[in-house]
Amino acid sequence: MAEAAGVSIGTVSNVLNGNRPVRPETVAAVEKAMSRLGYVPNHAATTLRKGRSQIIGLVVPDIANPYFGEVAKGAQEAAELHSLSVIVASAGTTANDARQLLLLRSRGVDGLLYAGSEALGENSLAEIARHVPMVLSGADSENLKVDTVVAHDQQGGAKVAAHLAGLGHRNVLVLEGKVGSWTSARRLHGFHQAFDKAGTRVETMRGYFLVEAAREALAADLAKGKPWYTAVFATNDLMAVGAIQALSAAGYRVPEDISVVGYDDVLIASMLRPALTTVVQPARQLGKLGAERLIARIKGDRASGRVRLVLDVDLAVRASTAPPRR
Amino acid sequence: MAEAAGVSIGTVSNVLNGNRPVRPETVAAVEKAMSRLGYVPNHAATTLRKGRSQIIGLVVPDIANPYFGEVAKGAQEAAELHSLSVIVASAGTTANDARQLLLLRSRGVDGLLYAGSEALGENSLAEIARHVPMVLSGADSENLKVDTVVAHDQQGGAKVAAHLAGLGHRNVLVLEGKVGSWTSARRLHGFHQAFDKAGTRVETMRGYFLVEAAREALAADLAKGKPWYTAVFATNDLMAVGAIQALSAAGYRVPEDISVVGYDDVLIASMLRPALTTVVQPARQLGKLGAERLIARIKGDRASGRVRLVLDVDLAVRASTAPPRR
DNA sequence: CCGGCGCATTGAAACGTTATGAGAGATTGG
DNA sequence: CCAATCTCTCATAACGTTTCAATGCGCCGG
Repeated sequence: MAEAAGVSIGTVSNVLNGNRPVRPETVAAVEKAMSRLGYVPNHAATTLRKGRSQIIGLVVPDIANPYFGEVAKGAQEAAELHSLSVIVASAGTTANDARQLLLLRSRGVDGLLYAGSEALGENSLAEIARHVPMVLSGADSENLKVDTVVAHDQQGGAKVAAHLAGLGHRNVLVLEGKVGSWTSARRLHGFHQAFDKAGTRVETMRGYFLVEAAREALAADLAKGKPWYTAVFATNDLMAVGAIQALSAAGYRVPEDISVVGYDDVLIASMLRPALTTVVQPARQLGKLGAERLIARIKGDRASGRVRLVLDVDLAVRASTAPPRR
Repeated sequence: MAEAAGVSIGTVSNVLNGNRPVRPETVAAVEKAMSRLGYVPNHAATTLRKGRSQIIGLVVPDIANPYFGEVAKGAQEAAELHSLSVIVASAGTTANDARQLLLLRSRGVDGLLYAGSEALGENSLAEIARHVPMVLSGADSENLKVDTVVAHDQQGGAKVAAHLAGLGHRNVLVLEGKVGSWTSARRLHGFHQAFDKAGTRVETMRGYFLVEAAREALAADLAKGKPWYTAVFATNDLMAVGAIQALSAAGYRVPEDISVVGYDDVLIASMLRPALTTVVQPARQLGKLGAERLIARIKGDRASGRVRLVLDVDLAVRASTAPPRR
């Protein structure tokens, strides 16, 4: 290509990168040749030479899940500002997470953003983090010495508690998602801390994290007789949907008879009738801030110790909650 | 790294690629050294040398949109089978599409999968397709000489028509999405072809493609008096949601009084009460088959002419449709 | 008129891999 | 026992950039 413009390849490089001054006429000649030939620099060669690929890898459990779509979008927004590209790897299964991370590493990414499950062995993560900058987005780890961006799950639980208590509820049924998930454990911990006091009653049903299972579990419970609770708190929106369906089917009105609160604020939450009161997960922010942290590390911030960013969450109060019946 | 194993770098290459036979003991030694050092091959160097990056680029308008999340997932599934990675570029705006495509090209992708808007100028696409294999997924183009994988929109419209006609409906209100979109035009064309006959009445309201706008437009219409139609066909699910909300608010029951049909089968469709009858878009298949076509092209299928794959769509009959009131 | 200086450009080395011709032993057939 | 063959390994040239020392050239001050 260089020859087409009548200059040396080094000069072309200077035109492209501006590392050395180039005479305006020369610049013009080079640019003309470039556009004439439809030339684009070979990224692989640049990467090889510079040792940086300008690509960051993002590992998510499932890119088809809207939540992770948001995370990916946030990460991309941040990356774009620094002219980086994002390779998204959708793991599928947890076991696959490690493989995907490794694959990305061999692809020569400059850094890794991990938004996967907390269940992945910390050893594998640590091993990889030794070789390439890594940041956790949405996941969390006590032991891993890695920057982390997470939502304030406890706060979310606490806000739900405050809202329900403020409306006058004292008896709440909790539907807990995936058992063993630290995330939902933190949410519940926050809830209990803020809600439990003399004269209140809270009980938890565990293990239901999709619409159908939650619907059937609650329906079974309702079949036993008049419920003791005036509100249901589901640790994710899908379970809340199931709960509303079960309650309606059993003849209870939401929110007049029983209030329902969800968690996540997935797209559907605001479209339901009644629109769902729920905690807004800052998914896009999680991705964006995670990527920014990662980029800071890549750009050589070895100074600061482990950074742990905790994002505040908000409660979107909609139509599915109301004061309890007297 | 090679030295650590006591062999030449060429031998390491042979161990990795199996291009030449290597003595078992040598293989063992190399592998031992590799794992001891945590060595991974430098992808950039491989790409530079081989001239193939093992990466395909996917351009979508918005990765946070669940539909495109599905497309991305399908593409990844296909890519993984051939040990390719996918870089997902989320354009944001149509104007950005071309820029993203260019960016990906300079990243040295082996091929491009374009799932973007049909509105992007065909010239820019053609220009890029001249340099790197490209396939259209979900988009379509009459003039562009490029492989294409699309859903059979006409068929979808026709299936809706057949379903409603079969139930006995003869008067249908259509809510048309984004005006000027070829996609919704094809859907409507299919609908009319199959539905229109003596004694039927179909009218179209245009320009509403989100929940709120559809809800308000329909509410305004209902306020005028008893509706002349017994069914509403929305060319996407979000408008269908809005329609159901407007109908309920106005005191009409779905489906007893008025039936509603959507299009797309987004996640929410099955969670609504009543669950929405809608056309299932094979989003994941679109991504998967598009990627497969692209990979075939990359692997050197220059033989066949332009391939155009049209995927059948299905109607998911749920609870939002019923025979009209007599 | 000449030495020195600054500017624009060049040439060559290096990045880590793959492909390939050639070499070193070991094995076989005559 | 030697030549031919086979098996494995090595050394080296690319791939397309960036980097940097070196070069050429015009211009200034002395």
